[in-house]
Amino acid sequence: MDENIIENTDPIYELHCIRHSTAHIMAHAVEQMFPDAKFAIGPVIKDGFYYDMALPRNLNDDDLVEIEKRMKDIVKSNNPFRRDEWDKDKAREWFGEHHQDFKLELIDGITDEKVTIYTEGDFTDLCAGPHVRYTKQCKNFKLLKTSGAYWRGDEKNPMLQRIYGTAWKTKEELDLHLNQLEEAKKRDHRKLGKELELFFFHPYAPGSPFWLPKGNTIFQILSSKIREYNARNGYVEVRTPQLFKKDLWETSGHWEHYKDDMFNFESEEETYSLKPMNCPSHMLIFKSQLRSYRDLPIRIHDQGVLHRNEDSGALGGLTRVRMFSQDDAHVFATEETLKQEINSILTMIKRIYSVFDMKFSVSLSTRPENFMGEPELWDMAEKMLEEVIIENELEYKLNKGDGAFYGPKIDYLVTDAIGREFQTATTQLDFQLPRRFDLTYVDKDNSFKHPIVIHRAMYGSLERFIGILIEHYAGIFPLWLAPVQCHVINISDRHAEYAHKVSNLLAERGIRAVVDDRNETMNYKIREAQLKKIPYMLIVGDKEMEAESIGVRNLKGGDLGLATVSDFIEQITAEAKMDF
RNA sequence: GCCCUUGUAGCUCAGUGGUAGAGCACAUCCUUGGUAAGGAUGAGGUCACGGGUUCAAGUCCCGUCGAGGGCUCCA
Repeated sequence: MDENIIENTDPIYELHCIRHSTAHIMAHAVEQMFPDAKFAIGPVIKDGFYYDMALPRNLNDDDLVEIEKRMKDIVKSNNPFRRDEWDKDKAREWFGEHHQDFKLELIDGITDEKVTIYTEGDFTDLCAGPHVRYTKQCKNFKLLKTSGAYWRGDEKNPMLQRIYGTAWKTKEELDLHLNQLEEAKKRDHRKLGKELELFFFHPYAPGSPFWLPKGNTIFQILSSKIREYNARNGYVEVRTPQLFKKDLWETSGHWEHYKDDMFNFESEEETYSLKPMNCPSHMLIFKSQLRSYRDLPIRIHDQGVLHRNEDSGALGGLTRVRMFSQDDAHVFATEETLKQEINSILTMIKRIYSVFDMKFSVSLSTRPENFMGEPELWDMAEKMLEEVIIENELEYKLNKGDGAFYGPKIDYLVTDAIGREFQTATTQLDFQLPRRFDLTYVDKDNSFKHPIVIHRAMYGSLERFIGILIEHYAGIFPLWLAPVQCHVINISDRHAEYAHKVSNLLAERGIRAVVDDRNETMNYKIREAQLKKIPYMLIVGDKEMEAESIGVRNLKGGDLGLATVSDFIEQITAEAKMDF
């Protein structure tokens, strides 16, 4: 029996086995509770595992407790995992008898003659393996949550129930992981957004953030920094309409692909839509003049407000909203300048993410099923993007079939505190829209040619980017981005006037300072400034008033001692300087 | 949109069918302070909304809306 078990002591492999085996143990426990359970798939994922299954009723949190209890009993009984190879016919017969419909489908999808079967105690499952030797090796686990999941990920299929769990080799690793999850919750941008008074949502406008003064300050700083950076790199900025007739979206192809995801309404017997993106506007801008090859590349930047009618269930904090702005731009290039432009965009993206000290990963998405245009063009575009990535020595993941309907794209993904990946920047090639809009420029030989369009964004959605930044910095923003840079704290009433004088001097030099002259103790005001993550606290009392100075306290560094106001202004101005 | 969870004061939360609570925040007064919470008093709630069950509903049931976790989607 035991000789069928594969031995391997590679730690990554071992952890994989532990997680996968724990998924089996979980299914085993579920089967004890629901003998009619039909099991689908139970793979290993980052930090753990899940198992999808059809059950006679929906699970609740109490069920998870019960399942966990039963799992512990199974672990304790220390059953061995036995590996068998069955002929497919035997497997079909067995799983058929046990009414495991999903397993039967899976067996049909397996090309080998034989299938592998793992048995632990009285629970038998179709499984490629491998597994641990005994259930006791799976004692460090925790079930985390239940959710719905479509069979084979297709929303037309019935919805199954999924249980997620985490599993580790040692109790220490498990506790560390659970602790990290707790820590990550503390830096959740929704929690910090409320605590730091950055933004909020109201039920009257689901998915659309209200930017409070402090959050708006961050928004405006990011917006102006990217605006300046774009300008230095040859971009011009425009403002474009919010509402368009349906005809525009039909021309662009968005109506066909996305009409259900747009906000549409009737007015004077015409259908209008709130713009879900800027590109069609920019096509019209290009078309508004006769263009020469000498004008290209033309780089148009636009931070307009966009609306997308996202599914209610998809909304979440700032990372998935219905109203947002992008640092959007479209570059109209010739074939000769195209590669240079993509390269320059990549350089800009690298610069920006280095400023935020954020790592990004790159994915290349290729032709989807519902693509428009000629396959040859797609091939050429995909090759060019790949070349640029390789020339920039970036690792990338190939996402076959994940491109936009008009062209292939490079997406840039950053990882948040909990390890969830979010798309931010993007570079998308487009040979289609210029044709659909019949955009042309006059080339050297006096012929009309279609430009090639690059859609690109660096932050992506400002909303999402700020959400990610909040978590990245745990609310402690770098000085240049901190919505309030200084709290001027007077010790008693007689120092209030001087506190305002200091604050005014700072404000004159563009430093974002606020006087906290409430009738509270200095300690109280310091505590509150610390909790609000204000970078500098400037204490003013008798001592400071006499010397025309301030007592400087740093959020992270504590009491820094006395400084003259002018010295401090000089120092903080230098410290708060940032340009991409 | 689908599955699950959830909605009590501005915030964080307690309240398991029988007269709505705490801490913080807020207001007034006292206090005038030296690097993370000074004190007293007070105001503040149609328990998200709409139905239903019950002698009686914040509490149980149904629906709507919002939020959270997933699934699907993400131009």
